[in-house]
Amino acid sequence: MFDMVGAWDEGLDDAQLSAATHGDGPLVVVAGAGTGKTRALTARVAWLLERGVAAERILLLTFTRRAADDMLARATALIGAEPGTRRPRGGTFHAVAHRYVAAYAASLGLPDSFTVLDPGEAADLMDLLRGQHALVGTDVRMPRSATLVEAYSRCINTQRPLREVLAVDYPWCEPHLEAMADLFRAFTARKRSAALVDFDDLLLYWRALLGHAELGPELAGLFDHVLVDEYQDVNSLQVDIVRSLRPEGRGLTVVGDDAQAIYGFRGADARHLHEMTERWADTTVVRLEHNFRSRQPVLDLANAVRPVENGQQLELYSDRPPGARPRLARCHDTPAEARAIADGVLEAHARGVALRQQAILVRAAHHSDLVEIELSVRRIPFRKYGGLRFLEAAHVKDFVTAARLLDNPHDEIAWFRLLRLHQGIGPARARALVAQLRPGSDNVLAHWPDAVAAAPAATRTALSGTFDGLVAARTRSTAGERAEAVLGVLRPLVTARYPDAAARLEDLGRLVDSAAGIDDLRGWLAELTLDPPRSTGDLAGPPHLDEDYVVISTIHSAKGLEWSIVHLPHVIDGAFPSDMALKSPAGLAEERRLFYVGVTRARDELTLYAPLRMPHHRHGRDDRHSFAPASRFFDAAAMATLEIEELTPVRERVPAGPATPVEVDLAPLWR
DNA sequence: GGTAACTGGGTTTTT
DNA sequence: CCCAGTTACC
Repeated sequence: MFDMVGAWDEGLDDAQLSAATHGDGPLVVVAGAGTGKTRALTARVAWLLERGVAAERILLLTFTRRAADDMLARATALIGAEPGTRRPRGGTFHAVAHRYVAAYAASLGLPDSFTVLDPGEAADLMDLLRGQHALVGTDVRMPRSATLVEAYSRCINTQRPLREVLAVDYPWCEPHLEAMADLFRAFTARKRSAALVDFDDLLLYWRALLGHAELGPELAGLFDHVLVDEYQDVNSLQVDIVRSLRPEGRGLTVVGDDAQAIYGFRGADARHLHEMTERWADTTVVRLEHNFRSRQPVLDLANAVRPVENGQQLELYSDRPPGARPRLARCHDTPAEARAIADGVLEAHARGVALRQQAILVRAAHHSDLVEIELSVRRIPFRKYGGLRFLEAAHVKDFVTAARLLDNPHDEIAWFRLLRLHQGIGPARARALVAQLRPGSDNVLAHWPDAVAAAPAATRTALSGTFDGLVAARTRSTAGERAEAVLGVLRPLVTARYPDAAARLEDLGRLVDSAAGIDDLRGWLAELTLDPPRSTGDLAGPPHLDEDYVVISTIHSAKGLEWSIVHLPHVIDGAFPSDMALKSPAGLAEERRLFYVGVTRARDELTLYAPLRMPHHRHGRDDRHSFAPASRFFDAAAMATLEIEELTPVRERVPAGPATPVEVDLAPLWR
């Protein structure tokens, strides 16, 4: 038994307690926003450990690795296990899948040196292959490579045939059905031959391992308990995996809230949460409705906009002292909105609310553009999460690409990218050079001299430098040294390629620093791909305690988090809800759930902003927006929970012009 | 034939 | 700000 450090059940309410101490039968915890779901789950892990379940026989699947680490740390702290002792297993579906795929690579027919392809690289591969599949040309609208990857991924994640996916989600692509099917076949074949594994493959391979007659039961038998967080956001592939892990439902706990299902675009379906009770008749459902986070006026709005269509009725209530009603600020235009937000942040800061207790949550990353400018002008520090991520920056991709080649020289995409980085090498010559290297053959690097000889004279010095650098990098023993050597290869290329090379090299320097002390470069790269830094600041290590900054985040990335004060800009039809999503009732429903997630992040104060004009949308595209506060979110009952505030524009007063003309004379300069 | 430099049009959300 | 399409140079 363990020493009890603090009672794991301290402060739990009855519902949380019954979830934590539930026996072995299938358990569904329907947890409204802010109802202490993480606490309940953590307490359950602690309870299981206390009952003598071995730590390593518990598997915790969460949405982000951060959530898993957080929960594992809290659970082990609760039961007082010493650090370094056996810990529960856990991580995201993809990260855990990666572990199994790496462990059983040989059984899956993969070389140990396989590399994990991020969606951007998958798109590059699609581009490389599409030429052979009648998917190029300018006469009719062709799907972009990112769209191709999306459609492919949707087929995998929903396990629906391409024909159906195109009909429902990409009707304008239907004429290309045959070509796309061909392309997708070639895509999977090429991934196989080049030892490339994309995100979807990780899940497919894990499922295949679990489905194997002998290995499957053995893998499932490693665990007594499987706990899955955010179950409303799993797709059918993940459901298959969970069912293989717990075929009888014994020892299965899932936690979720169908009103917070916001990943439909990724193949997730909240119906999986409801189907638990249908699949296993002995499923226990525990509902958490007591909100520990927000004040009641915020919850009044949340309850008013909570979607009810699927029947999980749930009414959030709070014991906290009541506070101000959420405000709906109607602003003149988007610059006025940005000023109002900055005003609000400073005003709250003056009242003693730290910047880190304040967040600006947006539907789409670019919705905060003007706010970011306004904050910068007023010297209010901020950090942005979600949206364009660090790993998508061109120079970071260049680095990761080059580093991968050390382990997997058969990665054509990587060669293609690295070669094009050289002055004088474009797509055509890069393709020719890749052909010279013959990826897939025994010793790829041995073909390099031939390739260099075949390249234009002006490029040979640089190419040789890259070649020698890579060969030298391969001889380094530690991951840190290897990363350093890769940076050495890239430095001249990045310097020549990007006008702002200094800043980019600084980024890469930080990346290389974070690789110091790692012993496995390949694993580090895979982890970087699966769980990339969420903001550029993340690489600098844990922030200093005295560092204070406002958080700007997409609502998607803000899931599970909370702040004292939350600002929601652009709450107008067309922006939020996004006009991209309004084509279908399902799309609008998801926008509504997203709004619900945004609203319920606020502990104390919430302000929604409705700019009445969008001057920064160019020439006449304004008509896409109705400029009304998001009417589709607010019915009369919801409006009644709001304090409406009109922010009238303040016109700057300037004195009238003088009677005598004001002149500008440049003539002296030219004398 | 192939690359670089420029121009104009478009932009959801993420493991 | 990124991509595609165009044009001017090697």
